[in-house]
Parts: sequence; C-alpha cells; structure tokens
Amino acid sequence: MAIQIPLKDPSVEPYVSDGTFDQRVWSQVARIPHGRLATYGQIADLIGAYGCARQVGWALRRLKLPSSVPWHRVVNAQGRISMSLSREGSDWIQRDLLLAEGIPVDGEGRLPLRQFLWQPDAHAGD
DNA sequence: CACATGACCGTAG
DNA sequence: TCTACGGCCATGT
Repeated sequence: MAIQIPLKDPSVEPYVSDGTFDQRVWSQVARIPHGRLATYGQIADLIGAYGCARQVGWALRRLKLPSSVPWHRVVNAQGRISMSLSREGSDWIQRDLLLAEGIPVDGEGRLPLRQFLWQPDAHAGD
C-alpha cells in the first residue's frame, strides 16, 4: 500500500538536524496538488525523516497563518483531521479549506484518504 | 538530567 | 469502528 510508513532503517540516514527541517517539510507540503492529501508520515518519509511524523506536525504548527503553504492538505494516516484544543481552531479551519477544495469531510474530521491521497512521482523530486 | 506533552503511527483486542 | 498500548522524537518545564 501507498501509506506505508517505514520504520527507522539503520541503513538509511534518518534526518539531518541542521536547522532546515521546517524548510524541508514546507517545501514538500508545497508540492501537494490542489485537491489532494498527504499524511504526516508520508511527508516525513519524503524528506528522509523516517519515524518523525510528529516532528512534521510540529513544523506545520510553527507556520504563521495565513500561509501560502497548503498545510491543510496534511492529515493523519487514519484518514482524519487531527483535532486538538491546542490548535486554537486551526483544525476546523483545515476542515473548511478541504471542503472548499472539494474533499468531503464529515463532522468528526473523517475523510476518504485513499481516494484523494497524493502519490508523488518518483522522478519528480530528484 | 528527569519528566511530561504533542497537528503521529501501527498493532492488538 | 472504537479504545488501549508501545514506540517514536523534538520541546518545554
């Protein structure tokens, strides 16, 4: 399946904490097409930060809203918007933005992830 | 340094 | 489909 989150593989360099983590996350998120979705683990995977899905969440949290980065297209692997009081309502804003892009989201934040999951081209990212 | 907390993930029951 | 648990790792106290 497409949503496989590889566990930390010692044969691969995890990720470099050179201070560019946020930048890497944002640039990958910026690649998600309009009307498509990606998961936190998927983004972590794409930037070589295996097992750092939580850090992707932190990186998105650091965005100053409104932002040109389509942060709302990132949801959890369970196919739900990660609802949290600490988000100060940005979770509900996320729901509105997704609805505006044509993605059906129910009252509990559930959405058809399989159907809208973004599958990046292998050769596109270099 | 110890400990608690997250926009997480997968498995088990 | 739901809850519970363990593992994960950067941050904050």
